[in-house]
Amino acid sequence: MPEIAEVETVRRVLRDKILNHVIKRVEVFYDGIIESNVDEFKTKLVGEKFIDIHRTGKWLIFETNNYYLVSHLRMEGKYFIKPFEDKIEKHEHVVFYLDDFTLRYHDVRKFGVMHLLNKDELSSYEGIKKQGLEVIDPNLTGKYIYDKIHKSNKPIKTMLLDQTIVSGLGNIYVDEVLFASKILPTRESKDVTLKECDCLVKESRRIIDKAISCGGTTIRSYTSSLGVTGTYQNYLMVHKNAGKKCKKCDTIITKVKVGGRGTYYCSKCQK
DNA sequence: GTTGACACCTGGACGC
DNA sequence: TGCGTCCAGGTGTCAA
Repeated sequence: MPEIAEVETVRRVLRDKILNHVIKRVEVFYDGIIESNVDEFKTKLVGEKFIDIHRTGKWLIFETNNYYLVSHLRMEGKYFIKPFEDKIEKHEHVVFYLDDFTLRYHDVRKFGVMHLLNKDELSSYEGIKKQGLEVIDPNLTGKYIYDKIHKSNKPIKTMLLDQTIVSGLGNIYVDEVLFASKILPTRESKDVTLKECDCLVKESRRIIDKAISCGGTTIRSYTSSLGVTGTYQNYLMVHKNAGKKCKKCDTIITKVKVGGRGTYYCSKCQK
């Protein structure tokens, strides 16, 4: 699924391709993707030029002359650049016709969302307003995480997936960060020490930096888009490795459900 | 206030 | 081969 590394990769690639291009027409084939009024969404964007693309957490923010178009890829959302003449594929739900090519939003499971905001509405948009500090934010510290979690009985994995605490981590990287930090994903958050929170921050930064430099992770549920295929899956230590030997100690990797999420860990390396 | 269950949605894997 | 069932998971909502 797209996590921060995948979203950042999409942002960088899209930025090179669509900046300074003007929207001539917008077609929406599945209204559920658009949180705003669909007719307004289609008409307001005509004539707008993409002037920048930002990212906060897992949100992509397309900036045009007069609006912000915020887009969350959720589970399987992707963007493709295609020529006008290419036929609309089954799962392409929103198509932006630019001056000399099309930008298409593709989403098999239709979980993704888009919202068109006036320039002064971005900071008050609920999805973005409640985001916690980004996992790669230099202001993120172990103390910040510790203060947020140390009274909770919830498993530490559940807390790290909570975007209002730390934004950007998803199921894959949380498993990897917890492995690198030697913390069991099922441990109650109140039992995680300040020192371990420092370690979580350090390992999160290391893993996300590496994942971004690899272009993200490409697994079954998140395949390539925009001609970019991430390679971080080659570095995964536990995620999707159930039944295989731990690369550090040869113990068989265990899979359980934590907060309804498939969770992978090494029972010897993680305590 | 906290926690867990469920809905959204579709394709792939798996068992029979 | 074909069918039915389960699983995948980010996020919002609702009930306990």
